Amino acid sequence: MAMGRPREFDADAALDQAMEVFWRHGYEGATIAQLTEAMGINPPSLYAAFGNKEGLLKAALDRYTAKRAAWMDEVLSAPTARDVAERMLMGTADSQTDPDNPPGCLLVQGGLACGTGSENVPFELAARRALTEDQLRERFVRAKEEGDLRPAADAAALARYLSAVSAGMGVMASSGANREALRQVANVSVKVFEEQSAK
Amino acid sequence: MAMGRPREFDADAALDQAMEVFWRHGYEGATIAQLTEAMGINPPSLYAAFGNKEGLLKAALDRYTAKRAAWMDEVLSAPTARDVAERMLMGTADSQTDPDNPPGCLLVQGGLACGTGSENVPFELAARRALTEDQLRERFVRAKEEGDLRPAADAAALARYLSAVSAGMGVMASSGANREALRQVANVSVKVFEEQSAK
DNA sequence: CCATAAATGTAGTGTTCGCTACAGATGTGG
DNA sequence: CCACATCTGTAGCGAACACTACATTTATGG
Repeated sequence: MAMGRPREFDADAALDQAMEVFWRHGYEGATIAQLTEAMGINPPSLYAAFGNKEGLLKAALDRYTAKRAAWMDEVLSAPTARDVAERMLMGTADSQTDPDNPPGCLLVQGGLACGTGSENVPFELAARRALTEDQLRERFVRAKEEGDLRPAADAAALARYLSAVSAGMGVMASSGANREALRQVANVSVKVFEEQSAK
Repeated sequence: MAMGRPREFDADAALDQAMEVFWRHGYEGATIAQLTEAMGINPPSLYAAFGNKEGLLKAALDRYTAKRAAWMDEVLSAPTARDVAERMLMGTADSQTDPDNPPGCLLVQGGLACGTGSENVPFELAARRALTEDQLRERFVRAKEEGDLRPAADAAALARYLSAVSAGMGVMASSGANREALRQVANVSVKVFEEQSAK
């Protein structure tokens, strides 16, 4: 059977542009007009490819997390829990103040509270934040097994703590905190892991 | 001269209702229709009293911080820096999961990234978060003078750290984290201050 | 008791929102 | 080369948005 006219735009390149608009303005603050202009396409192409505005957000979130996956592997491969925390928070400080991206974290400022009809946008972001927290928890469980973290350490609590600190850094970065300020927070936060290490 | 017809609604009670709508839906997610219904007034009364939507937000933020002032005094009056941190974070965990309020913190989920035309809403929230951080920093400077924190401690960094953790807890709470989870984070976070205390 | 001043309720305003109908263009399968 | 399936651009849909004109009501000052 016939296959139809092929798409003229690069979906991944368009998603990168959409991601940046959502990142800078949040889900509700981003308009279809801004998104289509940034993506270089017209509304019908957007809706044909992604369904609707929320579908576009999900696709952009997928791409956001996919791009971070390699970095996250790097983080988790650090030899000790303390080094995992340091890589995680220092990397977060740097990426959230990277001039090539909007400041902060898309998974935080994308939309913590939304209006009627967009209720699952916050859930969508939260679910993806939770994935990182899960990875950290599993890594800290392993650190206990390896005798790196002391037996009394609470892997889940430490993962939650790291997740909270990086989210908090995202809040600060979104309102203009510079890299030095975020690194200060990262340095202070890491100290917790020195106390939790087996001596 | 004549004084005009007096206002029929209680501005503070109306602000409490508006605050909750902004808290739950964010600045952009909250509609004038929702706000006026919650406040029990009609649009002209809202605009006569507060100017516009952003003016209403500012008034609601003023009331939000005013309500927290007494609690903040309580926090700052703790005898040591460690106790300040503990009261601050435990209180934050409790208030952000208080069933009488929407979950999380208005100063975080009110609007980290907004659309064109509302650019100063994030600044407005950030400025008020910074006030708390300033209070904490001054308190930690005092703690150093009192010999409670060791001389090498960085008061500004510790204040920023606490500010980041509480913002991060707000992010978690906004997506449904329960009180126990937040208290776990608070407990872990406080450990930093034990290391920073003069022995 | 009258003139003035301000708040109220009704009923809208113009604009922008997310989204789509439709016609034409561009490819594939037979 | 034709039938078909899908994408593209133009143009615009109904709905919801923040906000307001206006007549009315309710107070105060003289």
